[in-house]
Amino acid sequence: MPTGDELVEVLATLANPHRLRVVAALARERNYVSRLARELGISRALLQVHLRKLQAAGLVSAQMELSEDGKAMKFYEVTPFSIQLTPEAVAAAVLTLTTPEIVQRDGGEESPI
Amino acid sequence: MPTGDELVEVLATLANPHRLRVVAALARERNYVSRLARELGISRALLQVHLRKLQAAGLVSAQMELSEDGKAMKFYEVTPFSIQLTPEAVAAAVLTLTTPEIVQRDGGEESPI
DNA sequence: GTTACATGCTAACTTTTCTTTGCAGGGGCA
DNA sequence: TGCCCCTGCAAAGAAAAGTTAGCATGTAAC
Repeated sequence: MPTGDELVEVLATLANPHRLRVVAALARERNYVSRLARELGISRALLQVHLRKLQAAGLVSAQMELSEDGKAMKFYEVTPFSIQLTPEAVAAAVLTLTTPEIVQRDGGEESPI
Repeated sequence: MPTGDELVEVLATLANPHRLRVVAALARERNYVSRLARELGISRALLQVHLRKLQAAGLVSAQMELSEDGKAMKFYEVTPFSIQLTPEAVAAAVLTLTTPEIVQRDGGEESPI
């Protein structure tokens, strides 16, 4: 189970139509950047940004490979993941959130600025 | 199961520490706005914005109630939800995504602007 | 050499989201 | 009446995210 911060990152990463489509496409088959961009109908630059974010969240992985004709190609594939979203799971994740401002309360006093 | 757009909305809504805490707090007990704001250590105005977003995503519900001393209080509570996040689920959700750009047109009406 | 296809990066702009600040009304109670 | 607690909303500024455009590199083929 992911920590609170990791959960936020994963959710933020998946909360985007482009990245959702990337995950869906890579779930069907691994692919390299240029081809994936053509299939999705978006620019390569844009796709690369989204791929970087997906990789940062641990949702996809990449490896460089050389094609038969010697071209360097970067193949991406999905990292298997399974996250159950329920109010209880959220409550559990919140406990591991690193938040500069709020801590546990029980005294009922007001919070300092 | 939510549509692709609904999934994006739910994920975007939950991808925020404040809202995650709100869900966690309401999962423990229903609460009214002012008290919840005090417990979370955030301003009422900020909390209201997040509550509105949570409600728009269908994650919480609200009902106005009158306290014993006649004050109007808005109680919020979590809507039970359960979303399984896997590459396959994402692939399924993508099929129902409405995309402004890839929309199929047949030349019936003209588009404004 | 030129064309085609692969990679990468970043600066700059646009858009969206987040947060604060300020104002509004209503009720209870000393 | 003045004070405290409850609600609500919107403008405006600050911060983050999304997107485009441009340039640079390398290999293969004509």
